[in-house]
Amino acid sequence: MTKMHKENNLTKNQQIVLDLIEKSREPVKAYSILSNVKKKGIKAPPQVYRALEKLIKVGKIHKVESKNAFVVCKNTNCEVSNATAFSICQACEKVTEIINSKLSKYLKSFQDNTGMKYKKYNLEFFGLCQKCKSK
Amino acid sequence: MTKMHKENNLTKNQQIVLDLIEKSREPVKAYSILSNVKKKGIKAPPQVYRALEKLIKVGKIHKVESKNAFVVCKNTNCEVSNATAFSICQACEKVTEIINSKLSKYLKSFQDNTGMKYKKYNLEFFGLCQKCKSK
DNA sequence: TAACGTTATGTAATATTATAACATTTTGAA
DNA sequence: TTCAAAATGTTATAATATTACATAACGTTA
Repeated sequence: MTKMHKENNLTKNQQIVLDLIEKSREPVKAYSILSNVKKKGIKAPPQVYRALEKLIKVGKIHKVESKNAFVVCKNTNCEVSNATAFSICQACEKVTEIINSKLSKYLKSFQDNTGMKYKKYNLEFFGLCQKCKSK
Repeated sequence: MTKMHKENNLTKNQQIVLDLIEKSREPVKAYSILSNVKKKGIKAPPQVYRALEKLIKVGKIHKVESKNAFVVCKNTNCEVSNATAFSICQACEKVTEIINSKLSKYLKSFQDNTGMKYKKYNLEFFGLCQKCKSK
């Protein structure tokens, strides 16, 4: 009965988890996802974590590492999430994905002195958002 | 009997935890620290986490977010750790702090279109190190 | 130095995040 | 239509981190 669904290649559980993250205006934590999809039949952590893993792999969502939370990818047509940057307010905790081609070009082509070639990066900026700054 | 110790301003527990992280050639996890400092009298997680928190605050160590692990700061005279960059090998998991003034200048002065002013960033690059690349 | 607020400590309990292990089902392609 | 790969369901447990509260040490400064 497991069927591929709406957005190509996603299975039932993956779609349920993605729908929930998409609805949220803030990063969502795994156990918050779990408790919110219980009614949809997802009952245990591994089901959530597996869906998250797949969604990350196909670039539909990102993990905000400093918060152990998940957000949808805001890059149009993001297929592989190998270059992520976030802006995080230290006061209200608002998280926004930074879409900036100069920044991504700079980082994608970054070479350190070890000659290591990077396939992926994750950048998190912290500061005060406009709202919180003016308080 | 709590005494300030060796490196200025560090207390006994903080110094014990720092010593352990410094001895390690790889990022160390909190519970690994805990089990290795039991003989020194540190018995419970909060003692470790408090020391870590303080050491991060004063810039002696950094947390590698994607690994939930801690490393000493390699920046000479790092006093405040508000700008960190790491190179992480996806195969052998080796983590190296990137010290690159061009990169840090670029990121410190980065402005996105929201006008948000950043106080801090953390960047993690992933790829294959020289050793693993040539395997 | 006595008194006081701040910082650090010790300790037990618990909360939160994530994975292991294994049986079963679904899927898509040969 | 069978077969391997992927996804699922389920139980249990591992790993990471914090709360809460009592006590002790520290460093002012009155």
